[in-house]
Amino acid sequence: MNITLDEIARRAGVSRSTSSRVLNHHPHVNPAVRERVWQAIRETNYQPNHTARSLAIRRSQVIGIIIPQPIHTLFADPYFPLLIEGIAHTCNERQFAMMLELATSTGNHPYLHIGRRGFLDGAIIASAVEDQFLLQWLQQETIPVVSIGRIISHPGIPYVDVDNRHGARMIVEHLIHWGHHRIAAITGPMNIIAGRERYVGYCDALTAAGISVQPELVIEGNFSEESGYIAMNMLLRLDPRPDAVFAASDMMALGALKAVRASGLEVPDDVALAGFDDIPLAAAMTPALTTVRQPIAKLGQIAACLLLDHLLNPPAEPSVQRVILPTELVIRESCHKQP
Amino acid sequence: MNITLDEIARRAGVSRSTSSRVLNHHPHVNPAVRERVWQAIRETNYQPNHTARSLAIRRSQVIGIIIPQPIHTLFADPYFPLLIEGIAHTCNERQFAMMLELATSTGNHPYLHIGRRGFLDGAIIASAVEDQFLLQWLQQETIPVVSIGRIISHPGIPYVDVDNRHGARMIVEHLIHWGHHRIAAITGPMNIIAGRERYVGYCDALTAAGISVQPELVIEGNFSEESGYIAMNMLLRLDPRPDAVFAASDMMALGALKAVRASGLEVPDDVALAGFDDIPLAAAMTPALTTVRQPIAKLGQIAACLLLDHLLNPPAEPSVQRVILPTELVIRESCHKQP
DNA sequence: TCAATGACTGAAAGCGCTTTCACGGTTTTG
DNA sequence: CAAAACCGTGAAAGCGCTTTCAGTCATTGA
Repeated sequence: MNITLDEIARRAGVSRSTSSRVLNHHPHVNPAVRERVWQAIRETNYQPNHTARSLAIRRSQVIGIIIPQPIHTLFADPYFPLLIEGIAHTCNERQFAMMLELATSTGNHPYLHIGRRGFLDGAIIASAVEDQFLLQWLQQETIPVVSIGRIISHPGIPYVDVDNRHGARMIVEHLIHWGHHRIAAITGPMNIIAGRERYVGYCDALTAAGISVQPELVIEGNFSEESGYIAMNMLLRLDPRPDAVFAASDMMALGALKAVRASGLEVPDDVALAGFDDIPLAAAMTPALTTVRQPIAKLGQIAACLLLDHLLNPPAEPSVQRVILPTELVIRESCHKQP
Repeated sequence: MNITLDEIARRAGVSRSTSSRVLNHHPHVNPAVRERVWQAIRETNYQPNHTARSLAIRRSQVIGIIIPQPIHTLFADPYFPLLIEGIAHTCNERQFAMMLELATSTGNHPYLHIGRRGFLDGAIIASAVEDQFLLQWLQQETIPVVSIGRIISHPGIPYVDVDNRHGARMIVEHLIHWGHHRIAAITGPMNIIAGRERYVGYCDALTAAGISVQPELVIEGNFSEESGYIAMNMLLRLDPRPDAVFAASDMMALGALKAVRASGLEVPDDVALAGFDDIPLAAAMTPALTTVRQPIAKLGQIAACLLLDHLLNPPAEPSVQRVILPTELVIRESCHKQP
């Protein structure tokens, strides 16, 4: 049916071994022979069977991208497209392919596939939360793995992450710079590391400015718009009211903005508002949201580099690579009165 | 190194054939033997080698998702996450895995991978535009393919699409219903089918209402915010001004909104504004955008069903499946003065 | 001039699985 | 009670490729 290497060999009048050598650019093949084989390959439009090759060389040239939670629902932004674009960039360069392992709402979880040996050479985990399945799988899996974001419980896993802490600190300092004192925080979930780190950055900034962190000004959200709305309502009931709010995600900032409006106040005149993530929506809001941008595509790109480097030449002595990427303050209109 | 089926067979004291039969739930295996084999499998935590299996059965149980253009950049919305979630839903159900084939800005294009025979059982194309590579690849590829959105030049390819035309018609009728007469359109690119269809739906609505389509009220954009801004500025210069604008994408509607604001006018008081897509931003805008929602996840889900059905039992006589999914009008605040 | 080296090639042994075939032993059927 | 059907099993032949090994020539060095 499909044309095989044997057929190529037959047509070129050589053995299969030689054809294989030509295909893989081995040296020590007679140029004339080489040309005959290429000729046959072109004539027949032959494509090597990747599966057979994988079996023989015991590598698949495929890595997995594991997205355990349906977080695409959580972040209503192009986080994953960008991340994957970054990973793809590196993969394309090195002739690797990407397998997508996605948990869906059916409860089916992706580690099932991964287990099938020989399928994946390595994997990138893009999980925000350390759920039970993830940990369990990490425990027993044998392929190299790198994670987007640190996995607390497994310090041995290489990761690349964004400097959430410093990003949060920067934006809160920006708030302080504009004269705000009573600065509240709507944090992310504390079981997500990004949530915790951004909170810590908030504390850093306050402490550095000699402002004490007041528990009643800190409310835990879950990154969603709704949780931002609810948290902001609680904050508005405080007396005195906070004069600025740092929301640990742009979606929560949006919810907060709506709550402010609903109570007849305005941003930034009555309360300043800062977000985190720089989703497209942030620029589109009125007022445009001051926020922190993360280099998402770069995150993916570097994670893939780490993984592929490891696969292509496994290090002699084991060493855990860690990369922290800087974040960037994006100043728009929501933190201070316009001149 | 890794444990193989032979090892299982040895441990269970049977032949490899029998172990294979147990693994694949064949009937006609002595229950006692069956149990011994499972026992060995559990003990050793054996995982069959997927590559070897694929080679033997000549199927990989993997489908490709082909995203030729870097359109994730174009649509700043969670279109692909949702689409892929839908596809994943179906794939998980039927034990298939998804390979992601993404073109990146490097110019590397994804069809390279696909060609490697035996790698993919089938593919879903999620391409908005019919570029040269796509067509060329379709020409020579032999695996079953289904497309998200119709491919004009290849009527033989099964597809699932959203009823762009009817969606556009509905929303323009909504505009008419609220008393608007001079209704402009900012269309998508005419070389993209969704762009054309939405334009046709706009014409349908006008014609049905006895309003003639006026060329100066129709401006071609490219779905981006910027193009919406530019188009709206042109529209505002018209005399008399249109009293309503249908933008063929929410991003263009956003651009249009900014243009309206910039010229000191307001939506919907001075001009009504309607979008298309219902990206998260649409609900977050002020005023919240009236738009058309497409069942994106469902789109992916059904595309995958079509493909997998075809793979699992190939139809005797060839027939091209076509599915058109309905769109939904989402009425918010941008088309009429609030009561 | 002869041994040693090196270039080129094919046979054959895998990679880890599935599946056909054949065979002995049990049941069923006419 | 013989023939037919069926069950349960292992040997062996693939699936389409890579790679080792050994062998043939043609070169080179001493």
